[in-house]
Amino acid sequence: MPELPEVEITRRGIAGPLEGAIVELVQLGKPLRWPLGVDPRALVGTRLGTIGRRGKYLWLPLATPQGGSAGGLLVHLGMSGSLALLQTPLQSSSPPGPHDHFILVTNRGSLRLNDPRRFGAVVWSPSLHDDPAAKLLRRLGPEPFDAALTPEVFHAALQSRRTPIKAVLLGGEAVVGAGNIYACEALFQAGIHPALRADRISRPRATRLLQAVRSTLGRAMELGGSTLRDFTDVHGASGAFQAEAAVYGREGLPCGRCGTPIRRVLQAQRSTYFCAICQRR
DNA sequence: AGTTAAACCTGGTTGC
DNA sequence: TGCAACCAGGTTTAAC
Repeated sequence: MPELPEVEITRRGIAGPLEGAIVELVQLGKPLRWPLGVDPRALVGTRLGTIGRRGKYLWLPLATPQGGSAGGLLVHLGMSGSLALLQTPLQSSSPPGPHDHFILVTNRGSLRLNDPRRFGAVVWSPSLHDDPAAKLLRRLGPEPFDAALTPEVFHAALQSRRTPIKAVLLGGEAVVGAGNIYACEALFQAGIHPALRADRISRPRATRLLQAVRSTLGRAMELGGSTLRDFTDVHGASGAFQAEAAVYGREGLPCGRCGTPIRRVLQAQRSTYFCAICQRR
């Protein structure tokens, strides 16, 4: 999926068109990871508020016609999900595809979640601070661009973990947002070996890694994210970051910095790509 | 408690 | 060409 850059690009794509839109119909396809948790008919007539993001989750708040809270929808794109925004009238829009599993029809266009693997989810919650949303967001660490996430705070979070730094980045407790692609890329940029225990990372190297996470995620957003197979923005456009990746998906190809072939190893059942020369323990 | 495996799914690619 | 094996952006849950 979609890691943080792809989710943020999706948020930006739907925010303008859909904020203030009124829900006219909710259609469900095959089951996603978790049930919606509300009768879809109960959402008809509600109005979308300011669309937010927390980690790799989107939050679509809903208001009653009277302006009171109607809860909201917590959306996750899983491994293969993407949202499409169709601003054509419902009658003339293309019929839902076999992988369109959640469709939100509004007076300003339709939002479709296309997710072949169905690891994604759309869950109604009374608020972000109540279950089920609170439970799902509980373990998330700081946002990568939060000013409160200082190098000191980040280093302290690494100090309490003995697992490989790659796994810590994927875990999202020290900082959210980096998935398999961007964790590999950030570690390369910081010159850190992915198998290095997190608690063995010095303060200067932690500072460098935090900077690398931020610049990698930022650059990915500039390029429209990464499109390996499924991901596109809400208009169907592919991302371009994957062409700029230094290590991800480049097993056997020469490192752009030293020429040594990039290696692929498995860590916690996930492929890790790295340069054994440029990335040190 | 802290880490690691299994599970959830479909589909594209690779290799015999 | 057919078919099996393997691989894929994530995260929860169960099991050592």
